[in-house]
Amino acid sequence: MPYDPSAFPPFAVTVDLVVLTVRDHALSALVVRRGEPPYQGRWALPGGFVRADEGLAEAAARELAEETGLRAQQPSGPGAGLGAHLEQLATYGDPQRDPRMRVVSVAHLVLAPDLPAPRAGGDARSVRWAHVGELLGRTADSATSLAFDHARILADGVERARSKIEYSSLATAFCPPEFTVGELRRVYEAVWGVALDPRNFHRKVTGTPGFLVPTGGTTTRQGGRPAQLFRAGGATVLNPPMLRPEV
Amino acid sequence: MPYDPSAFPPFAVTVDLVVLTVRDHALSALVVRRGEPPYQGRWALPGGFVRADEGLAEAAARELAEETGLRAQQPSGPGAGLGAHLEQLATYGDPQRDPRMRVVSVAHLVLAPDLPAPRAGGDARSVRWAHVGELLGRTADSATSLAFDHARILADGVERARSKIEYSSLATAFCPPEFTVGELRRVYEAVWGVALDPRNFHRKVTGTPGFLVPTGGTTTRQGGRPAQLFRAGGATVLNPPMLRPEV
DNA sequence: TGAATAGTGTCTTTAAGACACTATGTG
DNA sequence: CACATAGTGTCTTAAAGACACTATTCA
Repeated sequence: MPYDPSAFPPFAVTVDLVVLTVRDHALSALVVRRGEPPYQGRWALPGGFVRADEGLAEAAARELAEETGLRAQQPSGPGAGLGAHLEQLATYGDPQRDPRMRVVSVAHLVLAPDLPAPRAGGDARSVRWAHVGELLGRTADSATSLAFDHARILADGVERARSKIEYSSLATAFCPPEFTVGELRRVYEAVWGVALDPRNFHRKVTGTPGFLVPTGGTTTRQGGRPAQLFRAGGATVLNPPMLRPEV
Repeated sequence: MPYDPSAFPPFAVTVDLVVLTVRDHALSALVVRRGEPPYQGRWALPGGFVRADEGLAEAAARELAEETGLRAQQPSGPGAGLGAHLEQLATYGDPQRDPRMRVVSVAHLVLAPDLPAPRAGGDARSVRWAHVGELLGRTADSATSLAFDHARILADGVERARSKIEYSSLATAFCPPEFTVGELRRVYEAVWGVALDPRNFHRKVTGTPGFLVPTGGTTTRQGGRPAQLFRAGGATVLNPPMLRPEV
């Protein structure tokens, strides 16, 4: 088959977003309610068409800003500052995944600190945080199960987040700029759904060079003895990794 | 923005393949010579358009068969048997990545045992194995540097393979159906570009339950004392992982 | 005072790193 | 024979698991 650019089947290309955060001790994802068919009234992942002149990560960052006001912090992006972690997740292109036409969706994963209530976009769709446990529960009732193949995409995003905080410092992306060791531990516990030993966890994270940098401040917002505040250090890779306990 | 399926910019969607194998102690990739502009005469990754009615993995498996005759062995595919490991790698969609039009390419990673000489496809393009070290070398001369953004895609695929053999049993995908511990060790050494202690390696792989299953046979094809033959066991995850030595 | 969280230290256990040594084939 | 590769064992070291114990706040 010669490479003939004039004879290709046209596809629609979209980005879908798995936006994760930790709210009240549970891993949660951002979902929007669909206002029109198909799957009208069902919850779905935020997303939209990639424009003709923008890159994939660019489209994902734009959609993220439209839905949440968050500024994406791409690994290599120049705009350093506050914002959420954004990375490509995977691409979904089953011919039947959208009943209307052939759509290939490039899913992206966003890890964000706990935010104020999500703001509805300009199109006034309703938006909310939902615990991933509910969204991925076995009961496939239409009140909670996601539209299209979004349950699969969400599951892949959750699994990516769970495995990536093992060997990277990405768990800090779920934390505010300054946080305590205990707050970071509660992130791991929420994402993995396990309880961790506070003492061994403290030894591990404070003993890993470049992971945490003390800011000098303390806080008592968790109650109990005042805890040191840290910010994320320069290290991105955790070696040896944080071990996820067996279930 | 309402979700209007009639107003989307059309994209071409392709699959590109990073096909890796270990040949004469070096990690090698399959490349094809381009017969037409742009980048005429340059080497590129194999790939092609996704058809209107096929899925992404399906398209990748079809292209792989066309280029090499290999049957893909997808993680969840029903067609168990001999074949190469196939998984999605990442998607590349920079607006400028193809000078002719807007192309989004879903790259796939294939890990294959050392094969007989690749067969040219029906279109008689020339095909060869090249050491990834040469393809990714710093010298950007057009004799070796790849067309389009394929050097970046190849680098991402190599990095995926290097990290994935740490915590999975995927290194066996580079081996024939029956292999020795020494042959498996040479796979790790070629992919990582390091030397491993044969004795500690032997202890590690034979001590990991489900990684290797002895077949009872022995071989002397590597010279020296006859070595036991193994095949890949059912385990897919290595816990604890195989540790990649620091450089 | 009691409850909660923060932080340090100690002992045990797992598994990797660095070897010595033996086994069994080929030229 | 020399030499190559295969395979086992031993000692040391790094780091996780399982705790005990102290520190500092608030109600």
